[in-house]
Amino acid sequence: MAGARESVELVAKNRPRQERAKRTYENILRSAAELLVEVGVERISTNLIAERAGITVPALYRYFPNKYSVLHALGAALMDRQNAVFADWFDQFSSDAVAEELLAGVDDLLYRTCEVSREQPGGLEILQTLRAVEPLRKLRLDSHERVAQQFGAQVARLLGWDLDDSLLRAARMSIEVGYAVVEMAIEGGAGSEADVVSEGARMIQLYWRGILASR
Amino acid sequence: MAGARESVELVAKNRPRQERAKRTYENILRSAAELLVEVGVERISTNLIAERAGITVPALYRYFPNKYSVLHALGAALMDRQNAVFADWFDQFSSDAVAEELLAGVDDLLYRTCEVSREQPGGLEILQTLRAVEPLRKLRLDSHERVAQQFGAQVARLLGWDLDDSLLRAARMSIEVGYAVVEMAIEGGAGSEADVVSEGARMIQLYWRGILASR
DNA sequence: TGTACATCAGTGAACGCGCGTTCACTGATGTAC
DNA sequence: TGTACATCAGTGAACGCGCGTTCACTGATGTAC
Repeated sequence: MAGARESVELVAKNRPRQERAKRTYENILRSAAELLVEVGVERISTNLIAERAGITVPALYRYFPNKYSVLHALGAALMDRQNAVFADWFDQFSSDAVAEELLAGVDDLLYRTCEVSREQPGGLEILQTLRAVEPLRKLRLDSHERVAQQFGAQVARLLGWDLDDSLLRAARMSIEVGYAVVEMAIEGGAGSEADVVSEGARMIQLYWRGILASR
Repeated sequence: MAGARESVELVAKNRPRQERAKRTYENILRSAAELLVEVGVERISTNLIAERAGITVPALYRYFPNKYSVLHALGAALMDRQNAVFADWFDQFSSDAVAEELLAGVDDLLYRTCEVSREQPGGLEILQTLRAVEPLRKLRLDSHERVAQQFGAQVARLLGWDLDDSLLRAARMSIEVGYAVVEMAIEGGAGSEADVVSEGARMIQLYWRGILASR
């Protein structure tokens, strides 16, 4: 029952204005990401983050009202970067592209998304924190929802389809499975990154071929 | 870097022997599951669990060396229940079943797995905790690995295929995506449970039809 | 170009609280006789 | 069937520590003149 928690303030407080402050702000985020890897969500604390960032705790509180807000900022930045990869990828197709061209590019899309998530220190840990920590769930779900709707609309326009419920469901499922495959690939438990990405891409391709065949 | 953490003892200590003790033990697990929902991984503590279970903290320490061990027991029980659903599902097919029969049952499999995970209080939170908390990751990955290998072997036997790398990869991907779809369905952010399950099942079916076509 | 000063950034010290963990202990259970 | 007693189960009290958060403050920055 999510409602049993009191709601948590997630937005940052003061924005950093001076140069020094911007460095401090970035320092806080970088330290938090490192600590997410080293000690985990269950042990990360404002005290640890401030110490790692080389500032005192009240300095952290100047920018963030609590530790969830730090994690939220970290998650939002990663979601933005992932979504930018998706937008760039889609934009490469010309307006007369056919479905098979897009399908051939799925592998590339998943790979690039892996890359951008791996480049962010603690990328995997951030993604899993967004799943596991209640006040942050909304961030990931809303982000995926937005990308899925945009994706559905783009497919409809490109291929001249109706933007109906079944297309929206397919778009949402593809986005969600795509990002799940990316996490799986980075986590590494199910085989090498390249293997997981190519097998995941194949699954998504076959899914859309099935949809194409039934139209 | 996971290696930066000291390793954590996860196995239970004393097994409960008397009747009263068994009740206490189950009480601890139930309380932990409830608290995982109410306060989350980042705030759950042995103090809270003991209080909720109506015992003092040292009584908890009689059975579990630390809070990770409680979460581990919770996770192991859920993995076992999920895997039992899978085994039961597969066993229903006679030894002369054809691929299409299995594919037609995927929807049912995912739905039953959802059910068993939803029945467990805090089921979703347990699954996401297994992803996000480093010392527990191995439990989930090993469990999925075992199911995938068993699944690959069963498919090979049933359909008379070679149990080669490509079959093993396909089996692993199916298991991993299957469980990811189940989490997605229970989480509810991507549509109704029935929608997500049926769309996820369709994806897995189309994936295997693709594999069948290429053999 | 120099500097006064308003605003921004960060500090030091303190608070009460809940955390994990351990100890020597009392009380409950169940079984051997 | 009754009970002595070994073993199992749970308690009460205590510990030092790190947690989140706030306060009144000093110091740094940058710009208006």
